Amino acid sequence: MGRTPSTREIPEATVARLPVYLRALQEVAGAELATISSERLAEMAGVNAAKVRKDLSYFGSYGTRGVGYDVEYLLFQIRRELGLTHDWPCVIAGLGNLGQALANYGGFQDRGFVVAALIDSDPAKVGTKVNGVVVCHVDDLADLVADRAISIGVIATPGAAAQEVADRMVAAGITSILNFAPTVITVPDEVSVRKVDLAVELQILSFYNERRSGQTGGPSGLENAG
Amino acid sequence: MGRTPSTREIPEATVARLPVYLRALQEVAGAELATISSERLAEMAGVNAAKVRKDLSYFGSYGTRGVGYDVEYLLFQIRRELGLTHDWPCVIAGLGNLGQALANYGGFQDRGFVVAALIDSDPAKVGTKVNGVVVCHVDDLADLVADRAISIGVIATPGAAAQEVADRMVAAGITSILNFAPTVITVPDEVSVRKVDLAVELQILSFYNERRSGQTGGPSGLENAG
DNA sequence: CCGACTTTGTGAACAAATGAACGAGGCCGG
DNA sequence: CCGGCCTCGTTCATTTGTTCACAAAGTCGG
Repeated sequence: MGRTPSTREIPEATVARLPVYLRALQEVAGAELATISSERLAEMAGVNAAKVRKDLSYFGSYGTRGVGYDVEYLLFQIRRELGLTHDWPCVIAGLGNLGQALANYGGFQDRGFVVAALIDSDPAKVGTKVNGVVVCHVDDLADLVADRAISIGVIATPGAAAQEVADRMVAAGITSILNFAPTVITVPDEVSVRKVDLAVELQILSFYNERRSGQTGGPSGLENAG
Repeated sequence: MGRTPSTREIPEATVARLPVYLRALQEVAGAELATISSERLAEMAGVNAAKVRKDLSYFGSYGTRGVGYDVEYLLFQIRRELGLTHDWPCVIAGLGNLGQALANYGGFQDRGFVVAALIDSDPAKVGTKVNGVVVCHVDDLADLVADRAISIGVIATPGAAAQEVADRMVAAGITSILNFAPTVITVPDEVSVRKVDLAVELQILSFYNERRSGQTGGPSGLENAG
């Protein structure tokens, strides 16, 4: 058991919002006053103020009544809670369009996620470099993961290959997977998976769009659904 | 009011799952039997069977008891429900790493989302072609949207530019926005926004990862959280 | 035509998440 | 030191979403 007060169960919905608060706080850090109210933070994060207060209360974070939250302290708390006090080495599998874009994307490194390895099954790609990192063959996955203490895997392969890559990642000891392939992958319970599917997002938008044009006069759609 | 039985309010959570069902159905279409059970569909979509049945029941879709759902008919229903009976022209704003990858990504066109226009604010990029489409200046946005009947905008700019681009899109008449920029954007109520943030996803994974390693013996994380 | 077997559709219990409301606790001006 | 003011932390009612469990409705073999 950790020594932190954070052992209390934190709701999934709250966890998903912490990164958003984090970003907002980073934006005001230094520049503005040293404290921020739940109201202001809520506005920046695009949520309700009561929600912010409740979310933050889960890990016993002290704001000061009448004043607000100390920005620096809150930043520290959220970072600690999210496990961002150290870097996370990641491996990206599949260096097609998307994989390469991800490998080149600065926003990763910025936020403590280091591209520690790249893998692909195409021999033509193996040995080339992307953003300074050598592409290895998928067979070397296990070694790479062990050597470089990688715990996060990003799947950017075509759908057909996703499950196999996921299996290999799990076998290699990876515990968290971010899946961009347009397929549902199955993993053991103790592995976390999150899925990002561009086409799905567009189709959801399409639904509300269609509704709008269909029902004359009845607007309203959805708000920032993350 | 439409003539379909689908005017009943469909829960947001259900809408978000329809594209997943759609994909699963496309996979079995033709190849296997002409019908599919809720159980099988649930397995493919990575959800609970009861959920599938309830979801499908919202738009009065007829399965046949004792048999299952007719794959082709269900495909048609879901497509219609999602407004995928016609193509949707989209505009992508911001042709950095991610924007270019998106423009080149086949999975879009495949599913009825046509990249009808590309825009950027960098004069050096204007006039070049990406995947056969000419990059235009952001000032031409309004004209492009009007000319090409664009209703979906994709923001792939740096965070700092996102809000302004969103404002311009809204002004130009776009009603749905997919936001990849790491910023919360504010739009009028009648515009739908969905946000995809890679760093946020990784940070969520990081949270559960940290938890796992922190609490010896207490595994469990989250399942395919969409 | 009947009875066994499947699988849907849905009512109801349960769980999670939200948002409003308000008391408690702390600052500040006088 | 005190009263007014601000903002957090928490409680509660409501809404939304999930899951179970079972009757209804259909198929199929004989």
